[in-house]
Amino acid sequence: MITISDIAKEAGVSVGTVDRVLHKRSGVSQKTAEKIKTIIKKHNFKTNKVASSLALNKKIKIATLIPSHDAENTFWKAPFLGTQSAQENVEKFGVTTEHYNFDQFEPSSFLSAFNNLIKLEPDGIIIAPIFIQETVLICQIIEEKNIPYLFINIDLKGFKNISFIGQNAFKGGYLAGKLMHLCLQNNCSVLIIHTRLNAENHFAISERIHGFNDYFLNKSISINSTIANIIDLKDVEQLKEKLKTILSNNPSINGIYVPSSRISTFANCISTITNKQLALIGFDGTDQNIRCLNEDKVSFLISQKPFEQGYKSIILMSDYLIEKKIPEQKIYSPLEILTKENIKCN
Amino acid sequence: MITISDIAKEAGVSVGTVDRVLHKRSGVSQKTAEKIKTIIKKHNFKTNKVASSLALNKKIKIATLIPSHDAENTFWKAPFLGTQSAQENVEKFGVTTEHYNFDQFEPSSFLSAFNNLIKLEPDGIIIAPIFIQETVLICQIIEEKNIPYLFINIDLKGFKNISFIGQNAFKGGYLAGKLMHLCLQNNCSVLIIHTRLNAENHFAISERIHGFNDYFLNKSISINSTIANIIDLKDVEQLKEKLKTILSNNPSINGIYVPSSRISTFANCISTITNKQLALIGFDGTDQNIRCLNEDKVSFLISQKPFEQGYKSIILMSDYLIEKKIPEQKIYSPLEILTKENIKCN
DNA sequence: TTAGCTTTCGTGTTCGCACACGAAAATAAA
DNA sequence: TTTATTTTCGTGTGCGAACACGAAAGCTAA
Repeated sequence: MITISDIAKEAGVSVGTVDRVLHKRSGVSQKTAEKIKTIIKKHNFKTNKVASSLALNKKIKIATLIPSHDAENTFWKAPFLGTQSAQENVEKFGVTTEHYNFDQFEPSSFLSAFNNLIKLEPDGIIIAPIFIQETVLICQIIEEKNIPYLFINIDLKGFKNISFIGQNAFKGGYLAGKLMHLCLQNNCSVLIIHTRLNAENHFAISERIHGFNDYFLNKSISINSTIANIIDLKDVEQLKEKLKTILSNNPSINGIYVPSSRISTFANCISTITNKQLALIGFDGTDQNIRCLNEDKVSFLISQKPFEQGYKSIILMSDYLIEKKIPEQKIYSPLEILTKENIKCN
Repeated sequence: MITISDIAKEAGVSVGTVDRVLHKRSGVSQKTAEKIKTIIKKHNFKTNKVASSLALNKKIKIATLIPSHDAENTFWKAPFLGTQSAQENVEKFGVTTEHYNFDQFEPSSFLSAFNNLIKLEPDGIIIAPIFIQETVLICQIIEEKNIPYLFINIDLKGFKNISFIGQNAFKGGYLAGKLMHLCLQNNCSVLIIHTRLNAENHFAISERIHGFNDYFLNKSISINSTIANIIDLKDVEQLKEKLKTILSNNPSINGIYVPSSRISTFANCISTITNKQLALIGFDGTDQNIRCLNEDKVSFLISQKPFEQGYKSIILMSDYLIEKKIPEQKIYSPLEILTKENIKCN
């Protein structure tokens, strides 16, 4: 492997001069700079990252601002684990991460977590922008401080985030449509349950409904759909009553589509109130959802590889901070189809 | 971040002594060794990988022995690209890779590629053990030389490979059964096409057929299956004739299952000889297969993330060689379901 | 021609670790 | 006690790159 001093020797200069050219610093005459550049190109020389990061000896701090997870809301566990795993890979290069969590139903917790975060003076921030207005506020502060930030999982428009990592919600819905069609063939009567847990998540969820309907429109397949808005998911008994009413009022329903990550909540209710074989399709491979797949309560889940989202976010940010590598504007996670027969391997 | 010299200072010794303890080298009295060990534990000290790899400055050579790919046989392209991508990540640590390819239908090319490979004196080898007998031969030589090796994609038993990376063929077949059932509902009449390209690949393919049948057995679903052995895939016209004959002799057939990566070959024939809507299910997301998905000639593909297989094989091997990290015996790739609606995102 | 200034470049030190070499201390043999 | 031998440990150098510092060369103006 060729080194800086090899280049220097060949150019008849010292390592310092080569170094100046490599870092585009001033103090090198045009002539020698050109000479060195051609030699670098000729050998396709690249600086040794290991030595470089050792010499720089710089500490980079990346902060994450994502929702906390608990027994009930498990979705954000996987992205968190992903960031941790990535952390282990980049700590060699002097990158440390700090995690700031907030309650995904409480905008004020988002702000207070951010206030703690910003005290750390991080070099880069990874944000799950659950709340639009609050995100506007904090991004103003972040931009003033010239700190790069990227969005994970939720794709808010009109921001100067260096990248977005997450799923294409419309396509996810479209795929859900296909799977539902496959399950029910040409006799689709679907209940779509809109769990508007917080208003800002609305965009992704309505995109998933859009995509779902678009599939049937596109294929000219007739579908009978009923939309239910259910906000309170905590009171199980009440939930059962609601579902029972809906199902008895609409006896033709043979499929349920939940365009959020909470299908398990409904699946567990359904199994106690009817014996009818319903096709249930939802999103995200949370532990509860996977359990429902295993128990045949849910037919398909569409997952977005949340672990990888967390992992990539750290890698992208540290590449950006260390090597100034500009990431792609949007990085879409795959639409992973989960069903009982393939979950154990995924 | 705490360093060796911090530890040394606290223990009242020199860095050399700490270094000896870290590397379990002799020449340290029991007493001081214990003292140093407790201090290391107390601070949860770990050596800085970057500095370490810089100081070691050792060159590790990993060789791969996998089939070549061409316009017709594209499966092995993805694992190859995976190894290349991984190479970029580990070259910082002085790891270089060399690729040796062979003709997957020609055992002798496997041996001659190996003969070239072994001259390199690699520190680790990644093998796609397509040919059993020849693999026995070369692994004897490799083991004599005490070089670690791992198998990719094909899980041969009775070897001392440090790991296997690939798919669980039986489960893949089982999943294919479910998908076929989903497509055809309770009226399954399936043509299973056995493309015995080489005898040794037989195991994985028969496992896939096993798994497929097992699904229907397990669910007590009746299925009418016809098995065809087709060896020559080059003569398209002849192929069409064969298929035409089979289909007209078995007019009930409404699905075709190809437990190899060559479903596109059949899909392209089928579309020219019948207008009947058939459900085609196969394996592996090669370019040709993906094209068939896009053109609605194939319903589902089950992929095994071949890129990741290649990627992981290099990472595992270099972790093993650098850090002596013992990998898991078997690393199963996920059973990825590909269909028209999710390929663009995957 | 020389002092003063700018441009251009080389040297030396640092990052944290690995390891060779040799010195000091401890022990054994005389 | 002295010498020989082993055990135990400290020092110095190098890995490749980054950068501060200062030296040499080139230039301008008196």
